[in-house]
Amino acid sequence: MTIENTSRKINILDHKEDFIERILSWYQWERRTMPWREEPLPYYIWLSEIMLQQTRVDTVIPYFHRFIGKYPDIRALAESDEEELMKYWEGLGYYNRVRNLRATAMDLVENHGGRLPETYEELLKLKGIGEYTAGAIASEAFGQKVPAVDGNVYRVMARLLGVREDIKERKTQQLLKETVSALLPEEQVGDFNQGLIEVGALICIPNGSPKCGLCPVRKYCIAFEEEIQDEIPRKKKPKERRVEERTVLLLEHESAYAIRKRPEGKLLGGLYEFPHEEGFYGPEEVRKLVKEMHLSLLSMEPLKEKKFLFTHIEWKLKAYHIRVENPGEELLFADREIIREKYTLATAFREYLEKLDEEQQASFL
DNA sequence: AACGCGGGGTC
DNA sequence: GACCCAGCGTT
Repeated sequence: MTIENTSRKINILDHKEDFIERILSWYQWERRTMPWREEPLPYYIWLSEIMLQQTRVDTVIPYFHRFIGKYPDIRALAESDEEELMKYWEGLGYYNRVRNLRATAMDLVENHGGRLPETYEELLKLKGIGEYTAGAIASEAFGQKVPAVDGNVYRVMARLLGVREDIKERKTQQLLKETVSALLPEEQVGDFNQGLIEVGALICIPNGSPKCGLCPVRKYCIAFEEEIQDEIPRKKKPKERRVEERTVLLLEHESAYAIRKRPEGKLLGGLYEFPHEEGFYGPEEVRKLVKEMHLSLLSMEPLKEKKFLFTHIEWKLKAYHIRVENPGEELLFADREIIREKYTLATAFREYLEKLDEEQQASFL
C-alpha cells in the first residue's frame, strides 16, 4: 500500500509549505487554553500527556491542577508515597499510568539529574512513554523535529489522504505516520503537532459529522472532496464484553465498613473495594457466606442490582447491606470518611459509599 | 498481532 | 446502546 495508489487528485506533499502555514495559523487562533499550554514546562507536558492517554481534556484538567498542587516537580513525584499518590489519580482509570509515572520520576532523579531527557530515543526508553508520548514531549517541550501521532492525527490523516484501510492496523498507522513525518516544518514542530491534534479534536471530530466548513486544510482533503467523511476512518469492531455477575457485601460494624485491597498487576490492581464474590447469591446463600467468614449477622438488606461497564468487561453487581456483630479478624473496617480520605476506592464501588451515606441520613429521621 | 487495562462523554 | 477518547506494556 502506498500513498500513490489512492485515488486522490491533490497531493499534500506538493503543497507542504502551504499546508504547514494553514495548520500553524489556524492553531494560533483557535487553540484551546490548557494549563500545560500556558506554562509549558517539560514536567507539565509529560504529566499532561500521560493523563491524556485515552482520556479527554475536560476530564484531565481538574486532575492536573490537583496533581501539580501536591507534586509540583519531578523530585516531589519521585518522593511521593504510593498510596497517597493513588488518591490523586482516583477515578482517572488505567492506574498503571500513575505507577509508571512515579517509577520514571524515581528513575530520572537517580539517573538523569532529575530532568527529562530531550531526545525522542531517550524518552522512548522511559516507562509509560511510547511512540506518541515520546514524540509529543520531544517536539513540544524540546523542539525536536519528530511527529506526535495519536488517535486524532490518525483520523485526520486518514481522511486527508482518503485512506480506507483500518487505522488500527500497524501497516496503516505506519503509512500515516510517515506522511506526517514528511510534512513536519523546520520550526514550531510542537505547535504543528498540536495543531494537527487540535484539528482532530475540534474539526475532524470522532463522533458525529466533521465540521469541514471550518477546516483550514479541506482543500487538501480527499474525504471532503469525495464526500466520504463518514466512511473514514475505518476500524474493525472491538471484541464483545464478557459479562461477570458478582455479589457485593457491604459489611457494617458500628458505622465502619469492610474493604479490601485488590491484588496488584491485574484489573484495578492495588485499589480498594468492598468484598465481593463471583456469581449472584440469594439471601440464604449470603447468610451462609457470612457465617463462613466467621461473622455473625445482625441484619441484611438487598440493594438494587446495578451494572458497571469497563472497556472489556461488564460487571453485574448485586449488593447486600449487612450489619454484623463483630468485625472479625480478616477484613479491614473503616469509617466512610476514612475510606474517602485514605483509601483509593475503585469507581465501580463509589456509588455504594454514597448510598450508605444516604441510609445513614435516613436513619436519623 | 492481540489482549488487558477505566471511566466517561456524545450521538 | 454504540462508539471512542492526546496509548502503553505484555505476550
